[in-house]
Amino acid sequence: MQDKITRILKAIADPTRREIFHALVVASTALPITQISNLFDISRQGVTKHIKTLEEAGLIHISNKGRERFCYANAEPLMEVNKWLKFYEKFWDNAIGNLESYLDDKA
Amino acid sequence: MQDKITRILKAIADPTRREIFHALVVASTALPITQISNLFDISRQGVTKHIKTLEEAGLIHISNKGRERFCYANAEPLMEVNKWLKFYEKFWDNAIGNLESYLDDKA
DNA sequence: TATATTTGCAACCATGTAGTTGCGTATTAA
DNA sequence: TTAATACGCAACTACATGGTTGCAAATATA
Repeated sequence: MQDKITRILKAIADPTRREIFHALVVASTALPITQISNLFDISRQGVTKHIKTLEEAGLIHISNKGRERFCYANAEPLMEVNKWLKFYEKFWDNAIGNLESYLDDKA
Repeated sequence: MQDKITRILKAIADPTRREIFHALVVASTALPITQISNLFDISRQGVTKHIKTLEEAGLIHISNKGRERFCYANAEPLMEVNKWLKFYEKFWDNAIGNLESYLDDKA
C-alpha cells in the first residue's frame, strides 16, 4: 500500500477494525479467526479482511496451529502514531503550547 | 459521516492531508486556499476537498475575508486521538505494560 | 466599466474498500 | 472412512474517495 504510518492510521480509522483490535487486546490471549468473527455481526470473510489490514499494519500477529489461525494483538505500532502526535501536542492547547515553545526557544 | 474519532482518524490517515495540516500548523498564520494549493502538486480543487475533510474533523478553521477564505490549523481534536491511544500505551511495551497493569491492580 | 483573481459547485473518472456469497482444501472428530 | 470445522481464494456489489475539468459567481484591481 503506502508508508508505515499511513498503513497504521488507515487500519485504526475504521471503527470495526478498532473494535476487533480492542477485543484482541483485552482478550490478552490469541483467538482463532472464527471465534473473533462470532463477536461481530459481519461475516467471517469480512472479519478476515479486516484482520489482514490490521496484520499489514503490524497491529495483529498470527500463528498457525493445525487448521486454526490464532491472532493476537500487538500495540507496538501505535507508538508510531504517538510519535506523530507528539509534535502537535504543544499546539492543541494554545496557552500551554505558546508557553512551551517559548521555553523551547530559551533552552 | 460517522463519529468524531473516526472523522479525525480518517482525516489524518491521508498523507496529503497530513502535509496540508502540517503546513498550516508550522505557518502559524492563516492562509488562503489558493496559496495553500500552490504548495502542492495537485489541483486547487483537490486541495479544497482535503481542506473540507480536515474542517469536518475540526482540524482546520476557516474565516472568510473578502473573496478569500483563510484557513488555520487547530490541533485540539488530536487530543481525542491521544486519549484513544492512551489506553493502549500500557500494551505497546509488554515489559512496562505488565508492570503497570500489575501496579494498577494493586492500586 | 472591463478584467483578473479567488472561490464554490457539479460532473466526471478511476480506484479503493467494506461487505457479501460460493467453493475448494486442509485438518480434526465420529 | 465419513462428516464436520476452520480457513483461503475469487468473484461480485455498492459505495467512498482522491483526483480531475469546466463553469459561474463574487470580489478586487486597472
